[in-house]
Amino acid sequence: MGTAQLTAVPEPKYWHLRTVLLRAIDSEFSTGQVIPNERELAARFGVARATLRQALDQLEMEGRLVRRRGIGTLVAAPRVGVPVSRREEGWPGGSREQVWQTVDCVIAPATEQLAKALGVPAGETVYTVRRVRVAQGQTVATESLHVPDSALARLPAIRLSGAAAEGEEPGREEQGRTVLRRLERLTVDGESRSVELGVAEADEAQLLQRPPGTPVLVVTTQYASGGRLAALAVATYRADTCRLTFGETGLVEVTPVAASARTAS
Amino acid sequence: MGTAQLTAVPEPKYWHLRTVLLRAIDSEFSTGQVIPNERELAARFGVARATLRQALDQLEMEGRLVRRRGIGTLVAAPRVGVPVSRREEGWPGGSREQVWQTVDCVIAPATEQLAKALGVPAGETVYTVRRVRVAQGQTVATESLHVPDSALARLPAIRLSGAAAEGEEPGREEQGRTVLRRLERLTVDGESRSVELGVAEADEAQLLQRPPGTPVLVVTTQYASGGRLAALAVATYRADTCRLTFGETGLVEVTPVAASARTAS
DNA sequence: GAGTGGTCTAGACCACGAC
DNA sequence: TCGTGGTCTAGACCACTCC
Repeated sequence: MGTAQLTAVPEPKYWHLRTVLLRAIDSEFSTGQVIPNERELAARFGVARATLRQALDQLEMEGRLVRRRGIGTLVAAPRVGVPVSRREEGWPGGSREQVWQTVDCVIAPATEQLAKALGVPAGETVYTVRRVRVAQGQTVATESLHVPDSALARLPAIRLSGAAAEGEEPGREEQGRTVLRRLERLTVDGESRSVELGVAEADEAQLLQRPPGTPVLVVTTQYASGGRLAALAVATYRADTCRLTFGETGLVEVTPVAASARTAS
Repeated sequence: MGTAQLTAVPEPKYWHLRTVLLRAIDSEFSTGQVIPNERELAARFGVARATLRQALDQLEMEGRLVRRRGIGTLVAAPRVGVPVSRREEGWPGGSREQVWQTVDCVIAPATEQLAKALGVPAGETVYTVRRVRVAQGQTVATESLHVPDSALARLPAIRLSGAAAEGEEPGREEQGRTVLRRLERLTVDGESRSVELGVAEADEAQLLQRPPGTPVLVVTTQYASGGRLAALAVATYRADTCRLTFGETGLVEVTPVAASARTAS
């Protein structure tokens, strides 16, 4: 990473800096390596630290850098591909591996907003199961799975096991698993999905081990059963480390594209 | 929007400001309305302008605010849902409406990176068609569709029309349309797709009418034909205004969820 | 020319991790 | 205790839009 002087260009300094830094980390650094600290880089390029940080912000958003307080700035590993399309990935009981882990469950009347999204009357009881998704030893997503009572009511009750069967007070995590077990019996005949950019709220940020305001990919999934909306899942994926993949079952899975393929065009 | 004083809280000022501003624009402002300017807001909340701007940055990334130089900061319209899943949306000739408009076409040997992504030998001729997607009168995406010569070679040649047939030099836009017409004849039997966060490079930014560094959703689609990769499309969607939707054909399309549904949980 | 957001500066202090 | 990134300040000037 040389001591490049910034030539007078019409583009902003921070953008030019980003380009220079990007070229440097591509050619002179490898995954996990720490790059020089912000004060040093700012001095080296002859800019204020705030300007340098603007460039680092971009590269961090692109998933090329990871900044750790007290440690330094590291070259990030390539984003991990996370399958979100196939039904088994999101629906309880479908996946062999344990990709989703139940964290919590709250039972509460639906707020006006939530009721509208679920297509049920406001105030109806809604089970909200909170789950986290772990990939390669790291939490990559959190999810709130909202299930209106009326959807569960169409299912036969199941036997409770363990502590709950013995009349003890079930934990919230245990309650969540019970709801999920009941959902396993529900046949899903359709799912509609959308993806948009958002920022992590306080609770999500904590679960994702990131500061509040971190960019996330918000995946909203509507599960339909018998022509009705049976459940609504809102999942937030870490945008810095995740690449969401939407495969079609039974099709050829071609080789993954390098993250930087688009700069090659 | 009152003159709220910031209480001493463990969370950063800019994050608290975001929450206060979000509540204000939800309750006191409507779409398209201008909110007070940055210097006034900073004074009103007793913070530096840079701190206030951090909060506005968040809200802009969430698609809640739009900032226009020389004009002011406006409350943004809700994000538009953009279908990206169905085959007809991306593949040439499939869609009745003209959602994609050809802009340019370059014919060049594949760079090492691009060749690797396409699964062809480096240096093979690759047609790259540049298109833009227009929704509701606004450019919401740009795309580079890369087609290796070997994929086109498996198709019968088609008659050229208009200027090209008369031996004149075809424009690059015309070349692009010719490639697209040939692609219409190719039967696609599979597509694999991924979505990740990126930033708009200079050329993309210009087409999207946004400054460089703007967050975009990068949709990479691999089209397979006869078990081979026939084309690679890299599309960048404006993250501020777009919500990508992935519908499954033949399924119930349930009501869209409000953009702020996740804050209701 | 007046007003807006966009960029940039040169500092300061804090929170966190390693030693 | 030291070095790191995270936050915040109080200014400055520029680019753009509108009148």
